[in-house]
Amino acid sequence: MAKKQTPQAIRGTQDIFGAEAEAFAFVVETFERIRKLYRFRRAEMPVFEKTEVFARSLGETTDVVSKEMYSFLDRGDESLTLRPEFTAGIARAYLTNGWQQHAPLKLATHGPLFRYERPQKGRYRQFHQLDAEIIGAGEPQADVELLVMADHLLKELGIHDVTLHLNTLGDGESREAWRAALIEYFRAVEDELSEDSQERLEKNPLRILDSKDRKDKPFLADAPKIDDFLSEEARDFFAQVTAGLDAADVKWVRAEALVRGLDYYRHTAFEFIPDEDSASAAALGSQSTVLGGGRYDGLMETLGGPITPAVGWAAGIERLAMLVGERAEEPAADAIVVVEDNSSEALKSGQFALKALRAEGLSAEMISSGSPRKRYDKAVKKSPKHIITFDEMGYGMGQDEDTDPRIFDALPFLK
RNA sequence: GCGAUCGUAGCUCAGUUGGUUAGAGCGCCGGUUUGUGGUACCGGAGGUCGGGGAUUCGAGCUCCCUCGGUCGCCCCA
Repeated sequence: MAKKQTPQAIRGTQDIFGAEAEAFAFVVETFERIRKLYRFRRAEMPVFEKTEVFARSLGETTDVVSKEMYSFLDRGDESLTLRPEFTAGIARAYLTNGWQQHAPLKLATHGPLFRYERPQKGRYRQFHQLDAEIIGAGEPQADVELLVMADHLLKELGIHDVTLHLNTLGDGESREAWRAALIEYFRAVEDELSEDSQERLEKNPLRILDSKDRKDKPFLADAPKIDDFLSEEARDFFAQVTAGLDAADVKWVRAEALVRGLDYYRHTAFEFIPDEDSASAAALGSQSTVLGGGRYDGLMETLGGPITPAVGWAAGIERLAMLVGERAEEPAADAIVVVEDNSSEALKSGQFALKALRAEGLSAEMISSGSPRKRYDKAVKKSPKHIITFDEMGYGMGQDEDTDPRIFDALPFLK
């Protein structure tokens, strides 16, 4: 008989535990708290959707759609996909549930996303994001509010060495004109570009701008600038966003080369990136973006909805948790109840004590295994604030003068 | 998808140029000691050395394949 093999976890998934799990929870709890301060409403969406929801809204040629989605046929032969991001599903929910009636609608959610990528530091196949969106608001103040909230969240998490990198992609027309100019510019020197960039030229020319390849660098400086293609309105819109940020005292830097990977973005695009050589930069490895998003005024139309302006962002919970660092697990127990043996009287007293302590709001747990001799040692190792023992007669033995008075409230017979 | 690197007990790791029953510390279990205390000592359980194949008289150590981890590229949160 061959030995039974224990199945392995799926590649790129993680089992989080202990201090790491506490950091994860801290990020989510902080987000929940902040989101209420800004009056974003909570939403829950399905983890999977029809494949077209993502294919249409993200753009067929994007990496996410073309090679990173977990898509499968269900038993009814329908192509479904595990969500690779939140926005498309939220847009679909907005359209199919008549949420237009609530517009402008401020929504917040968080949960798992799935992308078939090669795992590495800060990058997983099942990962988690926080997400905030404002749907049905076309004014720059919506962008500002979202950004201020993002900045606030990071501060509350204790992350101070991350800065907002901001850009505008202009409205649809500006973006198209710029894109065309970029293609023309880079096509002229196509042979001298890196292999990656030659490919990007076809699929996503904007991406060439933030190429790190040496071969591309010489051409970057003189590439067409979005600012030269911005319409009057687009320019004004961006000015209002930056003015709002300044008024709210959110630090930002202009990042002309910053573009977003997904097709639906217009106007504001941004990423919060660790400052160079900072502790956060080191903690994140090569994954630099911790929170990113932008305006996606064109998205609703791609899903057959009415023209609906919207802005949003998402932040990687794992990445934020890395910046937060390990969080101590719950502090030591208020009390540990040791039953000296498993006689019925000792156990009975022990259970009674546990219930009374917890009712008093004191954290407590029992130790009832191991040799009688070692039980106390086990309790000591957990370094609780108090240890209460019960012997085979069911008599409890209490503590010294420093004992928390609540212990005596719960267990008056301890004296 | 491409590249680098790693994979020995629950954890952290040793394992000499391939050679008899694979080791340590910590943890766990038990015993002794101590006795208002996380002491010390003794003992025990636990590894088909990620998986498969090849070379060899003989492989944890060599080669190939595969699966994972880690770190880059790409992309992204």
